[in-house]
Amino acid sequence: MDPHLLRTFVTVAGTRSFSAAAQELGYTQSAVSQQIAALESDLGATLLHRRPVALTDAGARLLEHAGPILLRLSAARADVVRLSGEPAATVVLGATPFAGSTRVAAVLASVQRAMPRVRFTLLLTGRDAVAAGVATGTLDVGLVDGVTAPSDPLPLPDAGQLATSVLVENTAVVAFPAGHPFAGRRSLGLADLADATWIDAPDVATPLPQLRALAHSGGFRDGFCYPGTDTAGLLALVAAGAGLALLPGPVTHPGVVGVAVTLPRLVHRVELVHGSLTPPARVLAEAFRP
Amino acid sequence: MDPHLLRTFVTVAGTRSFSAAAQELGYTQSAVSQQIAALESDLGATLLHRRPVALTDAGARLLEHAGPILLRLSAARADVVRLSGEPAATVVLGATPFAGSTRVAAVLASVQRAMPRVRFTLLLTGRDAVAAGVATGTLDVGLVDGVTAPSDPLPLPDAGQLATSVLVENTAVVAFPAGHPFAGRRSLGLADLADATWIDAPDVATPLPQLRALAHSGGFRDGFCYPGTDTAGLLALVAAGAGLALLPGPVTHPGVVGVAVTLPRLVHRVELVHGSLTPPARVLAEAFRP
DNA sequence: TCCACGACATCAGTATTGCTTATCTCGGTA
DNA sequence: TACCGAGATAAGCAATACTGATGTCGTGGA
Repeated sequence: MDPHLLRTFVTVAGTRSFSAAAQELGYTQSAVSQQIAALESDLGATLLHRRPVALTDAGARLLEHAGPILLRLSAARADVVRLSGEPAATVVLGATPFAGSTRVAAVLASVQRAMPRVRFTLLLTGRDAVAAGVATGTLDVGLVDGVTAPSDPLPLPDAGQLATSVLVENTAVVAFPAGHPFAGRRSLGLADLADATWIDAPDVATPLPQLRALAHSGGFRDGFCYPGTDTAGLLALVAAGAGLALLPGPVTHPGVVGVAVTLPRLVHRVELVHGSLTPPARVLAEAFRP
Repeated sequence: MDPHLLRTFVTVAGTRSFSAAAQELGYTQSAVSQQIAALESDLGATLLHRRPVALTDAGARLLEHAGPILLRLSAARADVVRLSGEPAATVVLGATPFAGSTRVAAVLASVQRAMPRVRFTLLLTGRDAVAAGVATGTLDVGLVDGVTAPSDPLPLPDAGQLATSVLVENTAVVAFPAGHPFAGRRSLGLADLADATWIDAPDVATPLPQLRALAHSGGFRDGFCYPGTDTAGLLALVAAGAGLALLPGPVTHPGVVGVAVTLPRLVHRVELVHGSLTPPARVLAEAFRP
């Protein structure tokens, strides 16, 4: 199971086309066809239905493994390369939107002042992209925020070998439009809201599948998908009544009211995540710790 | 980073010899030398010192990644092959020694009676071997036991995609030789025993590194290494005063007394672990659930 | 119903890769 | 200093994995 074959398999599955995958990867269509055939004969199973291209059960199963494997492979490469490269004069900090708040800016500014020769960059993206970036070395340090049970770590994509430490914990709140029947409450249980409409904003708010897991129940249907990473945009949607969202408190946005979740006990947390640190990246990471 | 190269790298690191690794893998020494050279030039780093062969820092880092990657790779293969293979007429159950207790035998016997055409096998080994076996398809179903905090799952090697479910929880006890000053107590805290001598029996009792993590402290020096998987043998060592061990209660062995651990709160737990199940394996798995 | 077109499969040819055998080089040791 | 063991290097050859051309199948339009 050559990683090359795995990569073209993932691409074909993603584009649902051999030709498109070939173009994307810089191969001929013929090569892609042969690679998939090789994979299938190696595993002794049909991975894709043809015309139209669709995953078989076996293919779907393989796809679940392929992503993490490829991620880890490049994490390994990045990890080794980082060790042997010359000390970088640049540090890239990746953060999820709510994690990249005022304190981040203050810390970055002070560290920048302490090390004027180093070039710092702040990149705001989704949770998974931060974790993957840290694993593959695109990012030196990551800040990820999310909602979980007090004793659990934040769920991150499996890239292995990532050190995490808790930076901030505060209350998790559900964001309601002002005037919503629940908006006046002081606290609430998640299960009461299983029938409500939620905004599916996996990169800013709590992803819906995780929400269901936290509440130990189904429901939580999504009325609106928000793939962006802008917090104000999400809150505007909430204010407009497009749906609810589980967020870090306190919420300060006109027309939006945050109500703390008390059942189950939940916290919003910001975690610092990194692999092996270059010296300037280490300074930055230390600066974040209390 | 071809998995083949990774595999020979792991073998070379393990044997600390190019020639021995070549023999073990069925290559010539020349091939191994070229493979390592290819890996090093690909990553742009020296992975091994030569004469004598030893890991560089970069090599050590790569080695940490290589194991999990190779494991996941074969887990992926096994997972796909299992889906497309014909229904097997054989089920292999792997279990750690304390997990494979009386109830296991009873369940196996009754399932065997229900499906006389199917050939069942019970294999007792270490924790990691059970998890790896289930991931790679050598085992259909695994039973793993161990000690953790009540809210945490048992720590298993990262093979991804393994479903686990809790079967039994009971108290965790420290096994003392009769006459030990602590042997008369009704309960105790782990930290009190950080200075005691422990038996390092990673496949039967709680591994020492995990013990340190549970107690949030150092210490726990090992007086004796017990790599076997026989429970009676371990208890005999405890009775002889070779050291202590953290085990599932209750302990019934002449000369050994078990005292429950109450600080931190710990439980001994047996977990069922499996990948995708063949029909007869599913029946077996269901039979274990309460 | 038939044809044309789009999309994947197959085939032949070739460049590359990755092995083996043979030989060389280096470091430790008597 | 000479030898021996162990890894590096070189040349040759077989297997692999591309490209380009052609074949086959399903679909949509006339």
